[in-house]
Amino acid sequence: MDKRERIIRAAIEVFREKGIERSKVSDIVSKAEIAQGTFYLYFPSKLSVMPAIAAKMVGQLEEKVLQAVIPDDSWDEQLRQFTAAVFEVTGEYRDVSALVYAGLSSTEHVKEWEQIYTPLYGTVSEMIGRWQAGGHVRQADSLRLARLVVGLTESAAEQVYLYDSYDSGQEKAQKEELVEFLKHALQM
Amino acid sequence: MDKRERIIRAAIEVFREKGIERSKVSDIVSKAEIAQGTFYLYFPSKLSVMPAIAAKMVGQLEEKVLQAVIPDDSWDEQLRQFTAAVFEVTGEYRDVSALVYAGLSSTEHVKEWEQIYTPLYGTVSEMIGRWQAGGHVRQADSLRLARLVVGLTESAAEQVYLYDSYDSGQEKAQKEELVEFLKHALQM
Amino acid sequence: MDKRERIIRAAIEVFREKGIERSKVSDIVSKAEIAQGTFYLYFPSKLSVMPAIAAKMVGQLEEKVLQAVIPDDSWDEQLRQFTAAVFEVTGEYRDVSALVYAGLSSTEHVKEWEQIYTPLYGTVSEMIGRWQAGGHVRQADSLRLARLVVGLTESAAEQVYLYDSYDSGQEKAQKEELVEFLKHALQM
Amino acid sequence: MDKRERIIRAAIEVFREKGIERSKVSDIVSKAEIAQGTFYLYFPSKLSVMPAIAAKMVGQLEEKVLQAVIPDDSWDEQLRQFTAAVFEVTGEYRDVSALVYAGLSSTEHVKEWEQIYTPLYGTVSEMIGRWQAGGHVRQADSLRLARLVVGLTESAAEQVYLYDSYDSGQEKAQKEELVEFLKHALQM
DNA sequence: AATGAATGAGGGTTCATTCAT
DNA sequence: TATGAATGAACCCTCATTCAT
Repeated sequence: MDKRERIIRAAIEVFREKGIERSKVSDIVSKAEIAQGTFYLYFPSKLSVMPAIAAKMVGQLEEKVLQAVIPDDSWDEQLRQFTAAVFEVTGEYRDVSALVYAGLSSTEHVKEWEQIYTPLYGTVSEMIGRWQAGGHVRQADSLRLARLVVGLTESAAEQVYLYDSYDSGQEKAQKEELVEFLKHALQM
Repeated sequence: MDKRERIIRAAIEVFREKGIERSKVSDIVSKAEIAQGTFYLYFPSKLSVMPAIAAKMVGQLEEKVLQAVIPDDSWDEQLRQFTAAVFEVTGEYRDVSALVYAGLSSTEHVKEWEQIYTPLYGTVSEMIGRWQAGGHVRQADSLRLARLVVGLTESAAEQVYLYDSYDSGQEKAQKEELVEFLKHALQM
Repeated sequence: MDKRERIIRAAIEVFREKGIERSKVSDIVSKAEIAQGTFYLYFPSKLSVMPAIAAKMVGQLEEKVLQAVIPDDSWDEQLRQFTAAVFEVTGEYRDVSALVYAGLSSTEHVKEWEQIYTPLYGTVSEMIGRWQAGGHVRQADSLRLARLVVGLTESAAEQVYLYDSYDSGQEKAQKEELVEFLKHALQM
Repeated sequence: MDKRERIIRAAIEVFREKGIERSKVSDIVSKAEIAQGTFYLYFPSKLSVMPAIAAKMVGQLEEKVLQAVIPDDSWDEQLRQFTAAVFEVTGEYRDVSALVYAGLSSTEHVKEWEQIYTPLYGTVSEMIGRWQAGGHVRQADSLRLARLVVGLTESAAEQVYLYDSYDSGQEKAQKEELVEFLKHALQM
């Protein structure tokens, strides 16, 4: 496999295991099975892997959403599919995302964050556009709605995965509540 | 003033100025005007200030919400007051919150996060309960709604403050959109 | 009990448990059940307890020797009594003595070492003098002999207690060998 | 030269100059002309140089003894050669040895001590074996005798070098006394 | 491109000592 | 005499980065 990719995957694993401050480049390279110096052929510094990780995360989220949401299904079914997809990917990356964000913010890469999210917002915005065209969703700037929907759903997912006290029953209920919340928030 | 409090305040300022990784304990203590060693009489390590900061942030958020929301006003006015309060505090702490969250997650303090947020959720939950009692908000578990409302609002606020490209017009529009979104999401 | 004495005893215990570098004044005071500052009412610095410990050790050794050696017994019996006494006290302090010596040497207190040992050498020297008078021990400077005898015996004792591989059979054999060695070394 | 060796030599010099507690790793590396971090590529901690120093010391002692003692000379001449060798090396390392020993004992390396001394005991034991074969030394376990002889001689040497009050006349007398002591102790 | 030994600045933490009570 | 909170200098060790091979 391509070494750059190996580094990113290893970095994700290591950040997940140890958090950012405790993660060493040496951990990453040994997990990636490359030499210490090789890291610097692909990334100029430790923190510069962050944007790459973030992009990977959001990219995967977008991909998942595109796969999961079936345009021919009913719009509230699509809502369900969408939230399920976000929950799944957020669950997978739950512990890394804050680290990555913090990593970005501590290195003046913050502005890249918006740029990284832009395609996802676009995708969701289009989805909402279709629902509006179908007469299910009220007229409003679909990009603004997309941002609110994504933020809300991610936040709900994080809450579920953050707190130990959740059980799968809770998770299901929380998801249902979210779908209901979204349906009301969006519908005409 | 109580030394512990001095440390927390200084830490917030320093983290805000430099980010976590670049903040030295020596910066914190000099801003707090105490000796290097004194820090360790109150906190066992640099990162262990994090939960204290988080608690302070959320505490302030709750306080602001309680001040801002006037129960006798109309419910959508209250919604507006609520979002404005969250935007204000989030704006104030925008750059620290992700750091703090990341700091918490990297130090096995994650579980404290829920505990820190619990009182705020309680407050918002009661607020929603009043709205339900007034017949404005649909019947649903008010604690669940509170979590969604808080998550959504914080996320919206972060988005506004995160992206450089916002101007005050944008900010106003985004807030309006959020209130509208919330109104639909909650009403009967 | 007198606080100075409490400090010395606590210091011995702590040095024994942790070695000098890892022993903190705070360990000593908490073991002595006095306050941090009280230590400095009795000793000007951490290392200045060293000479006191050394004096205590050697004093105990001398006392033990005086108790154990019965002048009316046969001279080789006395030799046996003497070595047994040294083995006993050395065993008790085995791990501290080197520490104490090193502690002394790192603080320009080395010269006190000789002074601390002087009374013991005197005692042993007198003992040897009696044996010489009794015609059992060859004529030679009894102080020189005393030094050699004490050094040899302590060294033998340390070897026995230092090495894990010793068993009580070995210990007995080693003692016997030592007595034999001494008998030959001293006798006419 | 090999870096590990450079570190050991530098450490000896520094410990000698300052004692263990006052010796900084930074002193050692600057004397060794390597970088601070390089130290830790060869030794896991400051104290872990101790066993290496001890081994070097004892190794040199053994080498010196082998050089000095000429098997064809008379056995009491050999005794004299042996003690002279021990005095010389002990004199050279006089101020380090206690430090090293204390350093060893404070770091759970004590067991290495026996192992470090083993080859020297072997060498001396063989030497004594030859004397026994030549009919000069009484029959007794030669390894036990070796330990006693080494311990006695080192102790005598330390006493000579420890006490400021010695002059070269004293030293000579002390050595003579020791040889006499040993001759009696060993002979048939 | 790949290596990994070497670098050295940097900072978290410790702990002997002080001093106001 | 006794206390123990406060001090701050000191230092070990880490680890991102470099560079000769």
